[in-house]
Amino acid sequence: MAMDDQSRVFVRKLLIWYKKAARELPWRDTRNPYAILVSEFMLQQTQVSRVLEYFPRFMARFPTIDALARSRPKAVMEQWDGLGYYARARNLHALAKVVSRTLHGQLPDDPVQLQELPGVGKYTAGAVACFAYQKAVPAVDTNVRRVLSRVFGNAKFGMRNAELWRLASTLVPKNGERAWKFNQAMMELGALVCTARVPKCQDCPVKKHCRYTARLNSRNRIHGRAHPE
DNA sequence: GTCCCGGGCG
DNA sequence: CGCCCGGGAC
Repeated sequence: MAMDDQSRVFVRKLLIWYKKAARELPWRDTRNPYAILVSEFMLQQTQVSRVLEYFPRFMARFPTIDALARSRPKAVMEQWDGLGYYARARNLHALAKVVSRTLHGQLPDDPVQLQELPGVGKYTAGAVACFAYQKAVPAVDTNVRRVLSRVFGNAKFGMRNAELWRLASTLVPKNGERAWKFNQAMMELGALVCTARVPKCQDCPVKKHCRYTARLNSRNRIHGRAHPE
C-alpha cells in the first residue's frame, strides 16, 4: 500500500522530534542482537527505569548467548529476581540453548524465524529484526498501538490488531536505518507524550496530523472549553 | 488499598 | 480470554 502525503509528513515530523527528544538508553547504543533480545525480554514486562538497573548486570553476568546457554537455571533466575514474570527468564534461557546449539549462537534476522523461538511473539520478533539487523519491518507494542489508534483511528471503531500491523507496515520507512529510528520514535512518543492516561497533546510533534487531537478540539469547542493548542 | 498496565502463551 | 508479577497512579 502506498503512503499518502499526511502519512509522509507524520513520519518526517516524528523523526525530527525523536532526534531531540530521545532518551539515551543502553540498548539503543548497540546493534548486538543478543543485547537487544535481552532488553526486549525485560522491557516486555517492566518499565524502563527498572530495566536500566537489571540489564547491565545481566549482560555482565551473561555476556553472550552462549554464556547464557551454558549457565545454570538457578544463576539465570537470580539475575531475574525481582523483575517478575519468571516464565520469561525460563523462555530466554531455553531460547539461548536452542540458538547456541542449533544456530551456532546466531540469532536469526527474519521475524518469522525469530517468532518460532520460545518467548518471542510478533512484537519481539519485529523489534529484534529491526533494532539489531535494521530490517524495515514494523514492531507494534502497546505504545505503538496507542499512537496509531489515536493518530489514524476514528472515534467509533477501534482498530483491530491486524489493521494496526498493516498500517505500521505502510508507515515504516524502507531504509533500514530510518526504519530503526521510526520504530524507536513511535515507542518513545507513546512512552513520553502519547501516554495511556493523560496524553500531553500540547507537546506532541504530530498533533496537527492527529485525529485524536482533532476530536478533542471539536469536543472542546462544542462545550466552550479552551482550545488546547 | 485499589485499580490499571503489559507480551506471550495455553 | 485469563494468567503471569511487580510498579505506579490515584
